[in-house]
Amino acid sequence: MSVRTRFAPSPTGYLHVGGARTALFSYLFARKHGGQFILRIEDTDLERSTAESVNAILEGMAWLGLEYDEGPFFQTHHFDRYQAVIDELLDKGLAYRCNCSKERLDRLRDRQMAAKVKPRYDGHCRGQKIDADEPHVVRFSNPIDGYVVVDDMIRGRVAFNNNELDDLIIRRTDGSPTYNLTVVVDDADMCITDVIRGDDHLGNAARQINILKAWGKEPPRYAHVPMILGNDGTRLSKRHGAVSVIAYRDQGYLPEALLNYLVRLGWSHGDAEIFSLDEMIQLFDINTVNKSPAAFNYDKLDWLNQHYIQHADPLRIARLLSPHLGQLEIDPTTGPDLVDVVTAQAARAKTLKELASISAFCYRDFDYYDADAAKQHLRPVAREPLIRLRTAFELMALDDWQPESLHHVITRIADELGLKMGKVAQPLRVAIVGRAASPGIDITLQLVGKDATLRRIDNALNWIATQHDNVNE
RNA sequence: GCUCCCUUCGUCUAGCGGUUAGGACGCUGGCCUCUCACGCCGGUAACAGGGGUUCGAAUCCCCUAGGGAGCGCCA
Repeated sequence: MSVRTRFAPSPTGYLHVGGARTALFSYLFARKHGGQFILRIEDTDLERSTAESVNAILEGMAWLGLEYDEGPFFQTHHFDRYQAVIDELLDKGLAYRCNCSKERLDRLRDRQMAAKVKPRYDGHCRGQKIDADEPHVVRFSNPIDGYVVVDDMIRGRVAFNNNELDDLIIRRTDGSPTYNLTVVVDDADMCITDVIRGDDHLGNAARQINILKAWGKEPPRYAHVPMILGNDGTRLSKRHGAVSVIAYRDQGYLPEALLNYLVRLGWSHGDAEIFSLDEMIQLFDINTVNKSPAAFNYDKLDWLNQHYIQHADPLRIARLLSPHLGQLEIDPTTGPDLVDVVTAQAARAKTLKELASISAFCYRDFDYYDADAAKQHLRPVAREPLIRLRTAFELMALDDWQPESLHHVITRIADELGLKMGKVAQPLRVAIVGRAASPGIDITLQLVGKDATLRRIDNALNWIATQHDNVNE
């Protein structure tokens, strides 16, 4: 039977990084084994499920490039099927009706807690004849002795004593089916061979195996992956920063960087750090995923993102960068070709957002000088070189406004003044960029263009004048 | 409280009875250099603790400690 995996999120929020990782693992496993990857939306909680969440999940999957072969399927479309299975279990005596009151259940629970035993349903209604017309829930008759073994691809063999598991509700009073039932039915109906999910479901695997066996179905293989922790070692949550994958996109992360980061959380292949999606498919092995939870580390994600920004096709980065410039109210058509900007700046930014920020000077005059840079480089001694540069630049033909000739002009003036390159280039850089950091000065000048260069040199000279005229320096 | 799971540098990890405990991020020293960044070279830093088993234990067993998950008419 060919491999079939699924990602089954509940649409009660965005796609978070933990979910994205289990989706990635499921995707890789299916692709590696020539199988199918299925997306199933578990929307049986009518109260909390929203269409917005469904869209957010779909958007996240699409952005990451985790293409599914089937779906999205919605569990709310399968209610008839669930009811039929519940009725079947009822008919075969594998499930029973229960009309225990909330009060009785609460009392039972309190008594069990007081007696220091695990709270669980006591099977009170087993074997009782409860009329289908009176309010009731349906419970699965869990085996009362023996044990269930979850033969997990990550955790190994984990045994649960059946007396730890109780008779779980599979149909609510309102007639709706519950999670463990719907999962079991869909996994069986969709011929899912391998269930890869968060390890908070390990206990559910035991329950689901029991239902599956009672129903006469072969349980799938399981792999329960450890959760992702925040940088402080506690469960990853909103207070740790972005948890929604779309938030990563909006902050300027590349999907391949996030994916690469996520696959290395709990898994490794020798000393390799960089994996393309194809390499992941080829090398990923669910059996070698670590059992222990991993902490999310933004520094490493940043490093990977910078790596990918630097090595990706500049044309693609340019397209992805455009909206980030838009965020800064910059229209990229008003300045140099974005591809040239990307080529010059790619190694200098950890995110597209940062790339946009450090490239804004190519498109518009900055509002103020970096204080330290101006203090160090825009001093009266810079007047002479700046004036000479301005004069030389003004004489240049537009066709000559190229890195090579610009470089010659700067070195010539440095020579004439008997100054080191840095004494000329740095004041110029601060004058036209506003900061002491930018690509090579010749490239920087080319990107900024002749008009803006002359204008900003004038501005810088004025600035020096206003700062220092009153001071006898 | 009960059940289950986890524990190697700050972080992600390699290791699967004999290693100077390796790599990566971060931090840091240097080189390159017109700045920043990239790149390159070097450094810092770990087997949670205690018992066993063994000639020998990060590796196997037990206990303790710490952490996590589950115990819903949520998924």
